[in-house]
Amino acid sequence: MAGNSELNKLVLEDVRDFDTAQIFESGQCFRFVCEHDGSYTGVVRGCFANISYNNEEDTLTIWSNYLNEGSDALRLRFWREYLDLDRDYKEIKRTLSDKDSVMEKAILAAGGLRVLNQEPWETLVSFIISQNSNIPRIRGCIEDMCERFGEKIGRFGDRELYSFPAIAELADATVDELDLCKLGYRAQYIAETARRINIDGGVFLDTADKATSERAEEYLLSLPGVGPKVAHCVMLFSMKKADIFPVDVWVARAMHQLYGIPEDDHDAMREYAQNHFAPWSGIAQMYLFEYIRRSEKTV
DNA sequence: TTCCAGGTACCCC
DNA sequence: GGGGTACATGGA
Repeated sequence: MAGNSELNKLVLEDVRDFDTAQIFESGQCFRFVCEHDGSYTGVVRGCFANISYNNEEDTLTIWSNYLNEGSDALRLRFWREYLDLDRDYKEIKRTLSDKDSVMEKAILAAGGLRVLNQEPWETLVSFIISQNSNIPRIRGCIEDMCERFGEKIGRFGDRELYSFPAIAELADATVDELDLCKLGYRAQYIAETARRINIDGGVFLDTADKATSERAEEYLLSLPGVGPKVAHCVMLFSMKKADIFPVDVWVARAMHQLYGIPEDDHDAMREYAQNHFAPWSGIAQMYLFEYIRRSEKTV
């Protein structure tokens, strides 16, 4: 993207197994949008960035604002962490490809996927919104919510960028105010969950990557509007639980059609996958999700 | 018009 | 504890 003197530029070398479109359109995050040049712009922990990948030179270029003050070394660490660059996907893909031919094909189709390390609070609210909805509408609701309840943090091109609302902002909002974002029946889930989490300021959420999966799951399931699917997505996408296998309608379709597991038996699907693809079943789930969606689009 | 979308809560047996 | 059903909204 064109240089902007207020922005900081980082260039990361030797980045492989990386595809911006696959990563940001995978449905794991909802706030990155594609620019005309194929780069992606979004907001992470109150910091906005434009990210582009050059697959001939294996370089990643990140233009970001200065909200997270600090040295280039700190910014580097911040983005490497978020983009999961310190995980060896080549090795993971090799391991998973050896499991069966379905997974091998899925990885060939979507080998540039990575699990982002997102902020738990944002991920939780996003996936409560996601239930019984579709990705374009989820994006719209979240963007609307950020404009109404977040803070304006800058501008990139002709795009105004807003932070994701703080816990207290949503905890203080009424259901009617939240419903302005067209959340439908999910508005009261968000309101109640926000109030519940605001009690400890989100301390548990932010330390859940250190907690066991059992403890994290138990906590998440205690929140209104959070069932197994939402809990598992939050664990995988924001709590470093790479072995968790969320089952949604798409993954269920894949597990039924490609692995022959009964259509409605989500528990059996999860159990099979978490054994068969261990310890990377969560990452396997992302390949499958992308693979089945893509195959149905091109039919 | 009807169906479906990264499901969950609630009621009933 | 398993099995149905309502729930808001918008796009196909």
